[in-house]
Amino acid sequence: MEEVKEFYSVEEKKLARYAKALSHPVRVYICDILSKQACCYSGDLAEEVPIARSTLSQHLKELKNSGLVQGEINPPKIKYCLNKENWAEAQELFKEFFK
Amino acid sequence: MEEVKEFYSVEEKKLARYAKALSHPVRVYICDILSKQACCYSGDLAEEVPIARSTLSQHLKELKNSGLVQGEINPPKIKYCLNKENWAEAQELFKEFFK
DNA sequence: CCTTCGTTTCGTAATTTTACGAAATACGAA
DNA sequence: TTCGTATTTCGTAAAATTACGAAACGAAGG
Repeated sequence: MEEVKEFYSVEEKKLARYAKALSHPVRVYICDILSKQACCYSGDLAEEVPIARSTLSQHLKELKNSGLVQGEINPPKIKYCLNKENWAEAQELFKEFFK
Repeated sequence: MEEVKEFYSVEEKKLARYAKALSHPVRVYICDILSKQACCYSGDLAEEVPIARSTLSQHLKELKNSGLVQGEINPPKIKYCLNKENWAEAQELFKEFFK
C-alpha cells in the first residue's frame, strides 16, 4: 500500500538542503563574497580560491542547485549573484531552527 | 616553506562544520526535538525515526562530533541533549552569515 | 553467574562528494 | 573563419557518507 508517509517536514528537508550547500568551506566563502559585494565572476573567484577551476565550477553548480545562488550569463563571462528570495528563505529557516 | 596559508577563515570553517552536521534531514529532525523538549534517549528516537538503530547511532555520533549535541550516560540509557554553548555559537554564526 | 536491555561498534555495500586535468562549448575579436 | 578568452562538462579516482544487520558491550536484575 506504499503507506510510507513522508516522515520529515518540508522545513526539515529544506533546511537540510541549504545546510548541505553550506557544508564546504569554499561554498561558504563564495556566499560570503556574494553577500558582501553584489556579484562576481567565476574567474574572479578562481584567482582567489586555491582549487582548480573545474572544481570551483562544480561548487558553483551545487550552490545553484541549492537555490542560494544564481548565475547570469553575460558573455563571455558568467556573473554569479545570490538568489535573494531563497537566501531570505534559508535565513528564516535557520533563524526558526535555532530559536 | 609550506607557505600554504590557511585560506578559509575560522568562521567559515566552523559554519561549514555546523552546516554539514545539519545536512541530513534526520539530524535536523533530532535537533528539532532536542531544541523543543529538553533531552531524549536514543531508543525514544529509534521508535520514531524510520531508520535502523545502528544508523541512528551513527547520526547521533556525527551530531556529537559537530558539537551541537552531547550525550549523558545515564545507565543503561544515554540521554542526548543540545550542547547549549555550541548551539549558541552556531546560531550566531548563521545569523552573521545571512545578514 | 547468566540473562536481558539499551546502545554502540564492526563489517560491508552502495552512493555521493570532492578533486583534478583534458576536452568541449560559446562568444567576440582579429 | 580562425583565434583567444571564460567557463563548463567529461572521465576518472580517492575519500566520505549513508545504510543495514550481526556482534559486542556494560550495567542491572534474577
